[in-house]
This record gives sequence, C-alpha cells and structure tokens, in this order.
Amino acid sequence: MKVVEKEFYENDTDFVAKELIGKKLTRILEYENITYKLGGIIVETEAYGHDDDSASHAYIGISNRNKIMFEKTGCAYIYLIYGKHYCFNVTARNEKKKAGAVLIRALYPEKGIDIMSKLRNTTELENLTSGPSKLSQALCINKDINGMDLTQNNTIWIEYGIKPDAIGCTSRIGISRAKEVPWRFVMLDKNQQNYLLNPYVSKRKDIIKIIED
DNA sequence: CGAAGGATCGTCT
DNA sequence: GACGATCCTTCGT
Repeated sequence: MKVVEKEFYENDTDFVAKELIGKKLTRILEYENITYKLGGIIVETEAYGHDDDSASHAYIGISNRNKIMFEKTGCAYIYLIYGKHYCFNVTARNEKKKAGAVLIRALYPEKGIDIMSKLRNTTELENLTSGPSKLSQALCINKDINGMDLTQNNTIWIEYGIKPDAIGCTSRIGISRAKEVPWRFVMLDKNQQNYLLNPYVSKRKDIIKIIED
C-alpha cells in the first residue's frame, strides 16, 4: 500500500479528478471498540475550480465554508448539502490557481462491507457507496475531518489502486451553472464501454468522450 | 423501474 | 429568505 503523495494534488484540478479514478479511498473507523478499515475503489469524480468555474463553491471567493479549498492541497473539504448530507472532496490545484477540489462521487466497495452496510442500513452492494453522500455515510465522514491532510498518517487517506481500462468524461451532475463543463469522470470497463452498466456510478449522464491509454 | 416530491439546515444575499 | 456538488419514499406503469 502506498499513500498518494502531496505532489499529485498540485496538478490541474480536472487532471487530478481523472487520475483519481482507480485509486482507493481508505478510512479507519472505531466502531463498538473495534478498529475497522473501510473503503473502496474510486469510480466517479468531479472537478470544481475557482473563479474559472461558476459551479464551484470557490467561485464567489473565500468564505467560512469554502476556505479549505483555498488552503493546502491534498486535504479533505467536507460540506453539508440539503441540510442532511455530507460530501467529501480533496483539495487539488496547480500552483497558478488559488482554489480547487475534487468531489468523490462513488466507490466500488471493497473493505469493511459489513460495517458500511450497518452505517448505510442496507446490504445492497450497489447502494452502499454509489453517491457522494452515500459514501460519506458508509465511511462515517462528517465535518469532523474537514481540513484533514489525506497525505499524512491520519484516519483517512487515498492510496494507489488499479489502472482503469478506460475513463468516461461527462458534464457534472446536480448543478445549475456551468452545466456544459466536462469535468465528471467515471470508470469504464474494457468489455462494456458504457458506464450505464457500471452499477456503482450515478446513472444520469451521457458520455462525452472516452479516455483510453 | 422511472418520475416526482419531501426532508432539513447551513450558507450566502 | 431562498437555495443547494443529495437521498429516500411513494406512486404510477
């Protein structure tokens, strides 16, 4: 296991979002006095920029909520959405930008499935971590880890994983501005280059292009 | 299985 | 005072 280093997050935010596909998000959790390792493979991400991106929280400038997006790269940016859900982001940007983050939208569940099932109140694998707030609930992610450095030895980190056969690129989900910006990325299977058949990602968009190696 | 609507509260105007 | 980088339930086919 190798934790993704800080330098990785010092690239263009959309590049980082694409390259995070196939890496693994891992979370250490104390549950009923036992320490568990939870997590899975990142299969869906979205990039959010600064003043170049009207859909981004950072578009309006620095505020109490979004200030993590302007601070160190490789850190967790957590926010509450719709009054009850949390979303998990990693701060990432090149040295010329002042803010940026990648929203982790879905995981392929691998570790601690029994605990994640309890936290999610479902045993359906396809419903455990197939959404930004679903995975936050499954990994017990909330404001407590806002700003946490994901490149240090903490209770949550991102590590190197697998190389995807292909990656699909689409516009982002659930936004009202900058609807056409193609900054959503999903893992594709070589045999079924149609992400609609990937049960772990949001099924709401058409692929704009397919990125192969 | 898809569409529609409610939940719920921090954040910004 | 309005809205949101969402999820879940209900209702109809």
